[in-house]
Amino acid sequence: MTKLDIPRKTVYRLSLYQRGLQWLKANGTQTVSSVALARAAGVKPTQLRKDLAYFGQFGTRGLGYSVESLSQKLTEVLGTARLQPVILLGAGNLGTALLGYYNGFAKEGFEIVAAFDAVQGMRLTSGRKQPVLPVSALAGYVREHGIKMAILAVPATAAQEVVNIVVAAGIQAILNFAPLILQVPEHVVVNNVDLAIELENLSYFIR
Amino acid sequence: MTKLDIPRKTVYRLSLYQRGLQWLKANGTQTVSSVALARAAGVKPTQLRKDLAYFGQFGTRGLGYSVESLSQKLTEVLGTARLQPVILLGAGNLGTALLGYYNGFAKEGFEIVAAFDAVQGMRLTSGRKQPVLPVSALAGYVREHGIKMAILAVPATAAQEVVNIVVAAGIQAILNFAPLILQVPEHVVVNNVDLAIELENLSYFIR
DNA sequence: AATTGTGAATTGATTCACAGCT
DNA sequence: AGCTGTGAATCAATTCACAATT
Repeated sequence: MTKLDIPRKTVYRLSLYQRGLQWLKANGTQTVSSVALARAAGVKPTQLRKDLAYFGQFGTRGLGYSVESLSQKLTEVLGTARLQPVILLGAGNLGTALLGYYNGFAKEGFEIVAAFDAVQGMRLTSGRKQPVLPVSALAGYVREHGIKMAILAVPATAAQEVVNIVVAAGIQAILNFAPLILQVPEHVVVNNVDLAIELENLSYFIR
Repeated sequence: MTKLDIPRKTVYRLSLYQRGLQWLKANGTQTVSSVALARAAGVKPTQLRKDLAYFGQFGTRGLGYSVESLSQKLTEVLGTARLQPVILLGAGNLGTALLGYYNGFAKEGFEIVAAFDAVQGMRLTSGRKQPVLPVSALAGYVREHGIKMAILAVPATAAQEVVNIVVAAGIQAILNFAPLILQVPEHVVVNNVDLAIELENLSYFIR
């Protein structure tokens, strides 16, 4: 079974399970059933079991799952065992906000190590630990530090251009906040977070 | 065909098509084919046509779709014809950021009319047009102004409690940024935006 | 000639039902 | 007795293939 045979939705739910497990661990719970953990993740128990089955057998029949060892296994599968350096592209309104937000994420396995912006030394310079560098330094930085992940928070008009630069420099995954569909090569993964569309989508459901 | 027979994913893509159409309209383009519009939305042309087929026939064979009239139709279907008042729950780090971000959204059909926080008069008071009200005023405000949509940006520990209040007061749709699965009645729609999980998910795909 | 609209075929995801362990 | 693991069945979404229309 290769990584590509595993449904993206399954991988996504793994993170939900992981969160449930963290919560249980903090509570001192040792063991959890698929029913209980599935409820915390908002899915059906059979789905949770099927999801885990892609990666192996982690439970004990009649008993459930060990919170500690399942969460360890998920960490391994998800690749969050080591702290992952991430760069922030765009230090405007949204970018600044995200920086503040993600600064609390070291415990989740990610650290924003630098920000880049067309305008150097933006708002966020003061009181932040990350430097705000010019776009001209982007390709070099990514290559030199072997950065694999980027958060994209530039205006839609600049997005594709910036993406081309980081992709050429070796970026493998992009969390995209810009409201457009990015064109990237096969081997680059993009997750889109589109706040305007989420709101618009909700408005369909209110009568 | 009732609203519930239409796949959520289809509704979601409608917003992507709408965005493509806006872009074409701004460019002065009159007509667009399913191939071209689908590319802008990052989907296959047949999917776009199937999606539209849920709502009717809007194209002209041999020619394509009228940019103007299709976008008008989507506005109608999505329910974004009128400006929709939205409340922001939580005026902390992320909440403040979202407020700044969504302030640019009046053109998209949404307006944040008030923010609520446990701590009154938070950071964002100065320079913002929206009042920051205490949670005690929440239920009354929602009922009085007939608010239907809320953006939830409070800590996970407070989230369910706040949701219970707004749901009881009549809220119908929630854009949830808090990292947990909310328990809500059938008739309330929740869209989750989980930034930590999006990053974690990406880390699975980098080798 | 070009392009939509759509039934049929396919692919993918979820849920069921129960065998297999502890 | 309780709960996982999983093949089979079901349900849902996507894509194909082509007839219909301008």
